[in-house]
Amino acid sequence: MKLKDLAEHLQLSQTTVSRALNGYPEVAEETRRRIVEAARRFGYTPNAAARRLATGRTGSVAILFPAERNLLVDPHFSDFLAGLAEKFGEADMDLSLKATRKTEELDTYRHLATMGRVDGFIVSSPRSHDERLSLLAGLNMPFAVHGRSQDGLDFPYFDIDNEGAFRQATELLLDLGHERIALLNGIRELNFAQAREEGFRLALAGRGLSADPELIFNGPMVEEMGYRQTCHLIDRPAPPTAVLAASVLLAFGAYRAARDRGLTIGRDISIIAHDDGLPFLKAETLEPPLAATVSSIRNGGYRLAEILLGRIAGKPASELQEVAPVDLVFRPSVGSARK
Amino acid sequence: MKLKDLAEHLQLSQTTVSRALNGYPEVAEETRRRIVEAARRFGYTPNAAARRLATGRTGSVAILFPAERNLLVDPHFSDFLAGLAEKFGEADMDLSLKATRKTEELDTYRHLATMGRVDGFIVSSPRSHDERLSLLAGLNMPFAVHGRSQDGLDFPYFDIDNEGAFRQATELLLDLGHERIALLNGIRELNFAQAREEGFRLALAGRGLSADPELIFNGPMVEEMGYRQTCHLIDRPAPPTAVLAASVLLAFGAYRAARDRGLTIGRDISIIAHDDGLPFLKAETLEPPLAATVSSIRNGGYRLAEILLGRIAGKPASELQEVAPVDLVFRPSVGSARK
DNA sequence: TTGTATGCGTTATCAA
DNA sequence: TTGATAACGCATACAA
Repeated sequence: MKLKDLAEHLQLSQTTVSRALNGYPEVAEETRRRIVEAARRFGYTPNAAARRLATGRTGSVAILFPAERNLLVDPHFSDFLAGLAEKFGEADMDLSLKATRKTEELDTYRHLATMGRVDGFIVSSPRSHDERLSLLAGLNMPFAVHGRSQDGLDFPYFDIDNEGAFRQATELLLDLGHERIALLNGIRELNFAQAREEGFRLALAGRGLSADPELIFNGPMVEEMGYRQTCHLIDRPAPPTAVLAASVLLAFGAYRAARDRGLTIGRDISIIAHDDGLPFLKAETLEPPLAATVSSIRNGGYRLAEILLGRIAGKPASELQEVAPVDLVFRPSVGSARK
Repeated sequence: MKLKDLAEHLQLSQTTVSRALNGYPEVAEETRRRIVEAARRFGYTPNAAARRLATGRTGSVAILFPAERNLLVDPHFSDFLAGLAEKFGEADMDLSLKATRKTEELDTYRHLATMGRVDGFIVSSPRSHDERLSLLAGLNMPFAVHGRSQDGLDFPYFDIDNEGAFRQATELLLDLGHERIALLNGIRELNFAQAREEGFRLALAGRGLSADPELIFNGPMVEEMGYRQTCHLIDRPAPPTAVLAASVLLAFGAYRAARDRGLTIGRDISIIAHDDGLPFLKAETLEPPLAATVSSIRNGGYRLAEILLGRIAGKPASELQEVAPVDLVFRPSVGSARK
């Protein structure tokens, strides 16, 4: 059943029927009622392709991810994706998932944009200097970024206060008397990792200390990495008394390392992490409960979807930039530095 | 730039240009050359919505997943998704990810289908009796299933030989003298879990044994579950001498339990699992290396995408049904039963 | 081998 | 408040 059929059945023009169904104001209430009723009765649904062609809007957004380094196995990414899918589902928009080789990534953005296959893009894991952002800005394509960059571009984004979070966490450790503090961080190129390191450094500088490069690690945020790096740290001549981890997964590995080495967490070594709220690995249920700066990455996906929708609806970038504050939750995995 | 502009520039009709670009045979080679060259030079790309409307094909497929139970955190699902995304990307098709509440799931299928927003669906994790399948068959919508059901419907699918795999693995254990064998399985409602249990039972029956219901567990395939269930098993009066796990994640938990209880894996207790080829958790690098039936779930996603594309292209279901055999790889996590 | 004309199912413009 | 009609940009049946 198409619009024409419905209109003929109702003895009305397509125009009127279309207007009634799309909620335009200039339709008599009685008429609208009849139309809506009939549409429901016949199970009429507008054809998506036709509507797209007529309106110029596709009702779909895309997110690209590198095919090689399988980002989908990263629970942070997956959970973020879940947040996106939830909001876009509510808005009845399609979220299209694109695996692309690194070398073809920019071409894929161009391809999808010039074919008019999407209304916008979600960009995740921005690097400090990220060519995707200038490309999309140049293509005049709506996009929204999960995080920020340092390219000086003005674009819609959702980010958390990574610098503030890590400054706070570091200050807590300093207040407890820790001075040799290690940082287990994400991959160096990613902007959020740099922001976190910056927060770490600022806190130290505030006490007249400076970061020891040998206590800073960058790498994938997986358990294995947390384990290996923490073992390495503990085996040093002067091991750190506290570890600050960029993810609960890393902290989980650090817990394993500490246990292996016979250290009591919270007493012999303090551990604190940033908690993205991964549903299967909760900071509060570790043993001992893990102190953390918390912020749900899934919720971040949800909010970023709203932001992209706002952008597509024409809002200016300046109204679509959000930095969520991060709370610090104290738990027994941190204690005062041992003398 | 649109088709019309390009045609005018070339002094040709839209028809000819369209035909040349879409690879129709009835175009003079010389003409085609000119057209292709000009298209490239002007960066012409056909508009997706217009093409959709004209051809009736959307160039997009969807996969739905339950919003509550966040399936995206399941690495099996994510890896499967990666395989899908790879193949659909190659075919330049959009893979649309839909989070939907369980109660609205069937409505969402209907909604997307009647709006003509997709050319087909990927259905994952079928239950033994699954109403999604009959719904989609009734809607006359192409779909392809990751696994099978027991509804007696004829549809395209990709599955692995779950029954055969678990029969083989069980037989191996029996050959090594094990008689009290535990099964750590997935959720009971899912068809693949039933097939695995069936294989397990068949192997036992072949030796005149029957499965002990107290040694069969169903639940989510996560490390925690493997750990808890194996602890429980070991603490029994007559603990099993071997454990058969439906996933390396479960086996990983079983390893932890065995270590906690001071058992040596491969000697005091044998462990074997099905290995979906998750990239971050390899059976061969566990300590000791884990014996397993192997089959890449990511590759399954890739194959299933091909199958759905075949269905959309009009192939009959009977040509699109594939059951991949599963190899058994022997490794030191299994040994002969202790007397 | 090329071109003409029409259809695809909406939404948007303009007039009544 | 409603309706006729023109886009939207492409593909394709039919004609030449």
